[in-house]
Amino acid sequence: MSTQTVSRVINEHRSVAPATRARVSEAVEQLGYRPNRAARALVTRRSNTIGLVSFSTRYYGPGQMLVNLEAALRQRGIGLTLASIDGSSLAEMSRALGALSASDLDGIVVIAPVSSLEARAIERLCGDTPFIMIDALPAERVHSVVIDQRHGVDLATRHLLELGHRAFAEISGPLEWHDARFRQEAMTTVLHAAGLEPGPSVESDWTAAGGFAAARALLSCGTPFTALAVANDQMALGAIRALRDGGLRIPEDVSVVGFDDVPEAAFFEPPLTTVRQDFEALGQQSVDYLLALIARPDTPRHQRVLYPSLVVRASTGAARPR
Amino acid sequence: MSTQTVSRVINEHRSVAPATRARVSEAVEQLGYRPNRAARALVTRRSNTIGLVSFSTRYYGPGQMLVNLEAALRQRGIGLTLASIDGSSLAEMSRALGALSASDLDGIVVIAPVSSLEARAIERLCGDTPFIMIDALPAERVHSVVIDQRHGVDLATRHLLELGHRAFAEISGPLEWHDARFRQEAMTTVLHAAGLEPGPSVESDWTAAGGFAAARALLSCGTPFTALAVANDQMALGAIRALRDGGLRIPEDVSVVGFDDVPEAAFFEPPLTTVRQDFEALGQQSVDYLLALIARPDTPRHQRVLYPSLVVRASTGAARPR
DNA sequence: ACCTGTCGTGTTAGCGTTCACACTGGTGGC
DNA sequence: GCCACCAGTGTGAACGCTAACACGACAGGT
Repeated sequence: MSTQTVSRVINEHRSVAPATRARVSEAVEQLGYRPNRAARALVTRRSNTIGLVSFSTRYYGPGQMLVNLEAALRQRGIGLTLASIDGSSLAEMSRALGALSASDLDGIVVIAPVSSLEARAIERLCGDTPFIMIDALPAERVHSVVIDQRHGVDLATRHLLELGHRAFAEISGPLEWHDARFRQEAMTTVLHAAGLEPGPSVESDWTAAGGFAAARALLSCGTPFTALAVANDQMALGAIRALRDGGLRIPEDVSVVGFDDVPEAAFFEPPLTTVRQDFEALGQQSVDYLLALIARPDTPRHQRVLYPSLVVRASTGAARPR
Repeated sequence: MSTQTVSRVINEHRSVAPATRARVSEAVEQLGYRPNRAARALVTRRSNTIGLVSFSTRYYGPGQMLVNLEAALRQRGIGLTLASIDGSSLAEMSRALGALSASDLDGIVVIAPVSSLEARAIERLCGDTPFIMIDALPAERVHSVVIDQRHGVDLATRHLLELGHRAFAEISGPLEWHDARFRQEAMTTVLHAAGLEPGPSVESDWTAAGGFAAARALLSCGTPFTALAVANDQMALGAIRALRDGGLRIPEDVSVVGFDDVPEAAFFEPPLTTVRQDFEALGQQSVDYLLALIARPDTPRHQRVLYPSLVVRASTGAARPR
């Protein structure tokens, strides 16, 4: 019984006599034998593992991307090694990709919500390891899977317009994130199309505390508004708190719409109207794409786009007639 | 210039002439040479990577553990490969550990908040790879790092007692999780010590929706209460919503205390009094412990215990005199 | 009876790295 | 002037596995 026979049994090669297969399996079982992955990777040049460079997993969106990507990979028996990065600097990205690309991965996924990370540079860092980006700029011509932020903002803004709102305000995420920038730009576009000016906008930091501060800033700047679009649900929570502290009722005085649909959004006070992103589908699509790319590295670059949907709850209502 | 010399330069071995070192470094730079990790792991039997078996990363606690563990590892230049599991079954755990233990990791961290996962079985599955458990049962005699749930509940319950509350109710997490069970048992203990009976208790599922349903169940069961302890912040959010829908004011009619201190808790309506767990410290301590264990595998088994603290906000107040 | 094909198994080599050792030339002590 | 020592470098082997080929046995077609 040579090692080769054992190898064949383990890899489910066809030409092995059933009797031999059984004997080997039993021995494997009994000895608790585990194939050495490093040795296998060394010779096959395949590790059955992909790498993920992730950013700000503390936030809801990136965190969900991580979790759902892992789930999708697990379904297919593929391992995941993680390298998260701290700031948005290219140096950090370079460090993370360095750590990953040294470890013979079959592919790499980069979660890149920040515009300072140029796709071109990342591509170079990945060498010839197949890689895709999640949440990249649509303009970047790389393999990527994204959720169409504009469409989400379209839905939300139209919803507010239909309710009769004409005076808008906005709390955006850090504009260094293109998610944040898109949400902002998209709203401006829709409002212009409706013949309206976008109202005051304050940049914040995705957190409830940030949203609270931003809403206070909006109140104190004096420009009145009846509709407030907030770039994520946590900030919306903080904003609602600040508006109410300022004596405003939601939605009677101000309608608020969030973004993400965190599981708690339905239980906010009032329940939050928000834009739902399907992170599970994002994870699935990303793995699909990456595996296809690994199988055929010459796949032409394209972008898979997913569309968010609007969830209407109680934080938005008809604009008061003036 | 043999491969051995290159190897020495890369591993910063001492006996290499400065001139040679420079030449090699330059060549490495210019050729974009990357050492093959599999080959290195094969011969050194060290991968500089640890494995994490994680559970329910969708929830706040486990998710934070993952993120903070990764951060602590990153500081030390250690890689992380992830294998999360779906249910709480030992079969799933076995699959995950199988996937990990095949990949020559230096150590394994198991996040194990569920009692059906016996430490003994897990230990067997890890073979001789050093491993620690996070959030294990204190009774289990394994290498582990935990947060003392009882202490947190102690703080919260005492706080409510000091405010004059005598009629308690509770919404627990799934009792299969020992976190949930501890929080429940600890409260009972404290209340008994104060000469009180624990009031009605409803088991829920960690989500805001679950907390909402549980609070409705509490209201409809008819037993009055003025203090409600909820086993995490999300459920507390749902519960508050249900209590208010039932015409109760927080904290005038019912004081509510949560657990976790999610970043949003300060912006709930009303801001939530809750028990803060320091997940960052947990991550650091876990890595510390695991590295110590890898360095000296004969370290006697023990448990590192971290203590939570109470954050008092506006959801708790003095009990109304009857 | 021969060739041809297929199945089941063993043999050999090599993946890219490091370890243990061998070698060289110089430096210092006596 | 000899030996011991050390820094700096090279040489072979080995880590555990799989790809490629080789081999024997036995089947079916001619």
